[in-house]
Parts: sequence; C-alpha cells; structure tokens
Amino acid sequence: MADKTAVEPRRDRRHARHQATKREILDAAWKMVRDAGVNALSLRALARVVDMEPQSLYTYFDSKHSVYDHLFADGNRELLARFDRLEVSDDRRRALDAVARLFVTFAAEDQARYELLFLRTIPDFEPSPESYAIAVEVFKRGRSILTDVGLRTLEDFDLWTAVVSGLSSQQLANDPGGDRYIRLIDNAVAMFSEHVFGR
Amino acid sequence: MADKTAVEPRRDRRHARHQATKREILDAAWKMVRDAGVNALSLRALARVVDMEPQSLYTYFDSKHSVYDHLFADGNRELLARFDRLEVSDDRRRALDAVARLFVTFAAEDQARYELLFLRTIPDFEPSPESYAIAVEVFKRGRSILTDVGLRTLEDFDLWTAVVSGLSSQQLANDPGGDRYIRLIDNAVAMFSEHVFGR
DNA sequence: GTCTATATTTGGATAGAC
DNA sequence: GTCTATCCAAATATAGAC
Repeated sequence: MADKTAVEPRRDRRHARHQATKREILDAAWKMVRDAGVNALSLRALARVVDMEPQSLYTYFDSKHSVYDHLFADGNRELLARFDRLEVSDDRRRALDAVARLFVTFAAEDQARYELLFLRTIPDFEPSPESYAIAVEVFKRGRSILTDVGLRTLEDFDLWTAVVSGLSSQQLANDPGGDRYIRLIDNAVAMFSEHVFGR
Repeated sequence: MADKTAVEPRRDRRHARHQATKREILDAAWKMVRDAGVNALSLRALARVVDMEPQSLYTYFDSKHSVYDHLFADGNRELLARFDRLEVSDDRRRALDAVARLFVTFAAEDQARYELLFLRTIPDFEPSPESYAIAVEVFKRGRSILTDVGLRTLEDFDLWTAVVSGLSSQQLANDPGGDRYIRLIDNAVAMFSEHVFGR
C-alpha cells in the first residue's frame, strides 16, 4: 500500500483530505458525547454539527458503532501516549503516585471518555479487535510499570486498580469538575504502598 | 387520604390492583435492563412483555423517565433494607468487612442496577426529589455505621467509599459474574483499616 | 383501565444522481 | 465525496372510544 501512494500523489492528497474530514467528524462526536453523554450520540445531530447530510457520514464510517469504535481507539491512544510520556521515578512511592495521578486525572477530565473506555454502557457496542488491541497495550504498559516498581502478584495489581479506579469513579460521580478525590491520591498511594510493601 | 380508603373499600381494591400491575411492570423493566442494559429500555418492548399496548403503560407511569425513577427508588430501597438488616459487629474489622461485603455484593449482583443508582449514564434522567431522598437515606445509613466504628473525618470516609466502589466497579467491569475482586475485600479492608486506625 | 388510532419525532441506513 | 430522495423501523406520547 505504501508503494501506491508514492506512485500516485493525487491519491495521497485525496487520502489526506479524507482523513482530515474524518478527524473533524470525530472531534465533533467527542464534543457531543461530552456535552450530552455517550448514549446521546446520534448521526443526524452529528451531521448537523459538521454541516453535512447524515447520509454523507457513511462515506467515513460504516455505522454508528464504527464511530464509537473510533472514539474508543482515540481515547486509548491518548492514554497510551500519556503513559509513554511518563517518566517513572526510581522512588517507588513517587512512581506509584505518578501513575495514579496520571490515570485519575485522565478519568476526571472526561466522564464520557471514561464511560466509553472503561464501562460497558452502550447497548450492543463492543470495540473492534484493532481498537481493542490498543486497550490491551494500555493495560500492558500500566502493568509493566507496576511490575517494575515491585508489584509482583496479580492480587496486588487488582487491589491497585481497584483503588485507582475507585478514586476515578468517585471523582466523576460525586464531584465532577472538582478535586475532592484527586486530593486523596497521595493518601491512597501511601495506604496501598504501606500495605503491600510495608513502611 | 387514609380516611378515604376506610370509607370506600372498593377504592382500596382498585388501588391494590393498580399497585400490583405497576409492580409487575417494574419487575419486567428490571428484567429488561438486566438483560440488555439500562439504556436499552423501551416502552414498546416493555409493554410487549407485560402483554399490553405501549400506550396503556401511561396509566401507570407518566413517562419513560418515571419508570427509571421507580427503578431508582426500588434499588435504593433494597440497599437500605440490607443496611437495616445488617448486624454491626463490635469488632471494627469485622464491621468494616461486613459493610464492604454488603455493598460490593449488592453491586456485583446487578450491573444495570449499579449503573442506574451510582453512575449517570442515562441522558437527561435524574431522580425525582422523593426517590433521591431514599438515596440520601442510604448514604446517611452507611455513613453512620462508619462513624460508629470510629471513622471520623470526611477524608477517611471518602477514601473508604473509593476503595469499596473501586472493588465494585472492577468486579463488574473485569469479572462479571465472578469473584475476582470480591475475594479481595478482606485484603482491602485490612489495608484501609491499618492505614486509618493503625494495627 | 385498556384499547384503537394517530401524532410526532427521531433514529439508522440505502440507492442513485451529480 | 456529497447531495436528494427515500425507506424503514422504532421511539415517546396524546386523544378519545369502549
């Protein structure tokens, strides 16, 4: 496929244009789900926002679920990128704190994204294998950081994810836009760390 | 209102019949949301199940949101009842364990109910004041148990709810029907208890 | 209290012209 | 790639007969 684009530059530009429009549609979709909730997304409304007829969206997406699928991939790519940018401290407590903060912040930023990525709230939607693969990468990356700082058993890892996702979901549910639970990260990490590693 | 029913017994029976049908509809609604997710509830489908025309449901509920509202109240009443049945041990660790187990079990039993009660996942739905009052009662009851066992600050309470809701949401998301996170309750309670109260 | 009839809106999706 | 035209199904909700 890469050779073709070298031979036919017009293809390239056409492709780029296509991708740009697709991106524009997805950005609009993000705005919609953020404003009204993941389950309030409709193709008609989406088309209106990007100033198209609803039918034209099918040039870019096979179905509504395909739009969701791209959002799902988007979100996971963003989270993965943040993990990749993370500098993991040698100090265990610092490292754990950074990971927790990264995740809870990511979650708290966007309720809709959190729902889409971590809860199964859209009837009949499940990510395509390609999109799911990104989510698996995210999981692996998170897990490997924690293994590096000394978290050895699955049980400890599960306890960790429970604490971090608990802070995230409580933040979103009880203090959206605030920092009531974000402020607890330090405390929570101390609790976890002391329990698993001792003082 | 109570005097009226005393004077007109027929009213009583009519009322009882009405309530029974209403209950039947709500039970069917529970089954639907459990099977297909909270957002997949439709009045048409609901009517089909209870063998009615969709329009007849309006005799019992003002709107679809009113159905959701009754489910919301149902769920909270059930949780409240379980709290009321709970015998709180004098031993702190035992008491905390019982509360955590009560909640996580309640959550794990029914994904849809959890979503309805604790996540905001239905576009535009919010509980009526009357239904919300029950949720507040639940909160108060949980909070008072924890205060009784020595949990004094809001911060500690928030940390507690984060841990418990974290176990719940992870159980539902990553091991529905299983006990991967339920098995961690003991461990999690130990962690929390040691951190807040010391050994 | 339940029905028929119907209004109204909205939704996802396809065919085919340009 | 975008449009017009259109389909079809489903949704919530109301009016009025029985």
